[in-house]
Amino acid sequence: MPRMREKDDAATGAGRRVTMATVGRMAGVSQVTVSRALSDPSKVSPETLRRIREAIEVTGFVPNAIAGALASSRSKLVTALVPSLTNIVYSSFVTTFSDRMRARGYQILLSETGFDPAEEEALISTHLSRRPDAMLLTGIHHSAMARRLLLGAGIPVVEVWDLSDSPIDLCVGFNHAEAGRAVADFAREFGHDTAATVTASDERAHRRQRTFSERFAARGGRRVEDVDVGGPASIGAGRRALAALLDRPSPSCSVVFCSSDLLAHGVMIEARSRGMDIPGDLALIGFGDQDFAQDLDPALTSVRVDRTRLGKDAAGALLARLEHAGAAGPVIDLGFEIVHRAST
Amino acid sequence: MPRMREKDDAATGAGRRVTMATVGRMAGVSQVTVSRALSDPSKVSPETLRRIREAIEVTGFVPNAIAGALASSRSKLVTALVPSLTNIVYSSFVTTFSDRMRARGYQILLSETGFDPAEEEALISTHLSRRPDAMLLTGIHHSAMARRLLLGAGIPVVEVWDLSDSPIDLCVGFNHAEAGRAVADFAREFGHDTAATVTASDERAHRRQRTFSERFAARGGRRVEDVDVGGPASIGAGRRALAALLDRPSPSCSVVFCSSDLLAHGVMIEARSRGMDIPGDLALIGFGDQDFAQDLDPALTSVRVDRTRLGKDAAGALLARLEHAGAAGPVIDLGFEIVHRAST
DNA sequence: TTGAAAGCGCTAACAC
DNA sequence: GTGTTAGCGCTTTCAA
Repeated sequence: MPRMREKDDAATGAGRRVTMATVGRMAGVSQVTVSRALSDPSKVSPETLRRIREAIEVTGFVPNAIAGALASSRSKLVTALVPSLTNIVYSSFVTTFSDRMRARGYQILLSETGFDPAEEEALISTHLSRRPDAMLLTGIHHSAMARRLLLGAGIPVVEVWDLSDSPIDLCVGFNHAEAGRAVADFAREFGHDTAATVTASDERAHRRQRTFSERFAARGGRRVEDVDVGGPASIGAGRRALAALLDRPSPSCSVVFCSSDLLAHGVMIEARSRGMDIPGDLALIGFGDQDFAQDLDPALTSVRVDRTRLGKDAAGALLARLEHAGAAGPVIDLGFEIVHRAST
Repeated sequence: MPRMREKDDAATGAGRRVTMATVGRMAGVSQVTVSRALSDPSKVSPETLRRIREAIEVTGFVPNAIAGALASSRSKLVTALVPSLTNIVYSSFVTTFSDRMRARGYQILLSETGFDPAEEEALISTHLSRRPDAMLLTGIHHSAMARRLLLGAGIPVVEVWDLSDSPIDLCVGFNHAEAGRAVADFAREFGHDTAATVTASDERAHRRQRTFSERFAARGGRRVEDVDVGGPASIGAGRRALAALLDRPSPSCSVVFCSSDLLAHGVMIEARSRGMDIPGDLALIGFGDQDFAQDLDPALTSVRVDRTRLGKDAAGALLARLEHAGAAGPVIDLGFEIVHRAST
């Protein structure tokens, strides 16, 4: 028995749903021919093509990618999981990544994990239910179940923002532990004896902070004070962090290493509002080298990571897998660079 | 003749794809029962449910939402088009919107239009091919083709960030023209005679700038200088804008209205680096009331728009349409509020 | 160059 | 409570 259409077409304003069959009927060809005209016009005679295109124009036909994906088991969908969209550090590379993928016909299904592995696991599962052709994850720490799901899906996966010895599949990022150490060396070279760190709630940021502190001590630094802002980075959090530092019993630090430029910016504002000179009274190092770092006064010393390349390489690695099956090595180290400016 | 599987299962590491039929076979029930167990467990006996769940666990089965969507013509997908993700003003409300929709089982397919109507039209078409259950657009200006496509799709649509007399369907935002006027009145009340505007490339920002300038003059202001930064808002752009203003032949303005807090922040940095006092030498008004506005020194006067409510209301309006068919009025005016702080 | 037939993996309707 | 049947709108394969 035929199934009933629930939709009251007149009421919704949508005519009967237009399918390839409808278009074909109008153009005097079968549904398959319409499919061909869309996927490979060279397989269809010019005249037929013309009539089909006309019918598409008239009807406003939009192909049903859902049906296409089901039939072909290629969804042209790539899903991405990032910790936070409001953090420009992540959103900027998502933009690059998306642009690259979109240029090749892929759409991006994006979700935020909020830095929560459990949330990530749940999202991986829902995302996989859309049968994406590939997937991007931020970071290299995922629950066992998450790994299992990903492996079972049998699709290319790229993990970004970090480096791993045992990537799920592909990996594009840099070594956070190394970055922390490099900043410690940098600070020691400038003769700083006492340091402070200001760190947001982000596992990778904490890893940088730890290696910074260890190395700073190992290289003869006298002491390091750590402040955990206990939340996302922001200017306000940076201000409060410096205030907390200066209010400690025996405050003393000549350089502050912040886990992001935003925090460093807050520290800078607080310092100047207290009449401190930067870098005279306090040297400042950020992380991420966001565009505003060079526009601050004084310009902010920071650690540059090429986020644009990160997005491009992640897309490139995935596309290589998607298109030429084989493809390049699984792990790309982007490196980092300390950009020395007036704040140190 | 049965179709061949191209995939070499052993090589990809993915076993034969698990379907509801596979799970059913393992649990000793038919495929439909598995479907029921997932969509409405109360329709299945406890014992059967247990066996099905076990089979799902063992196989790592992830339901195919694509097939589900095709069969039910409900995709549980909502697509959203925003001008830019790296602009926190947009990304922050996307976050709220997504969270709300996700709580009800909808996933969000997100794309950036880059403020380009042609790009938007192309994206609307590809997005519609995924057969979303609803769609969110930023702004109220769309190409004729875009409107036609949207209307033809017969799905709920919400336009945000602006108000319209003739919304496609739903609309949540505020009156930009009014906001510009309100700021002009505010500036005049403080006795400012000469003003400047600094505006990023955003149609809505320009609309605010125009009404500001008109009203400022209408209320007896002597003169307004306009700077168009010709690109996205940034601290650097703000600095350069003030520099350009001050370098003009007869520079004179006692208050600057910026199209975003970010620009205002840049203006503030440039002013202070030139030794100017804020608000003594120059009063400053931003737009958007981003979280850092209150953390600047001096704290920044700005125009607050409740972006969280914007996201919530957009989701709420859509969900109402999606779930109870009828639902509330089509246009929600969120209003705005000038937050007076130390920079004026 | 075109068409017919057979699915893709699920949901909806109906029967038992 | 469970199974059967018939699609959803495409792509793939094969035949003409």
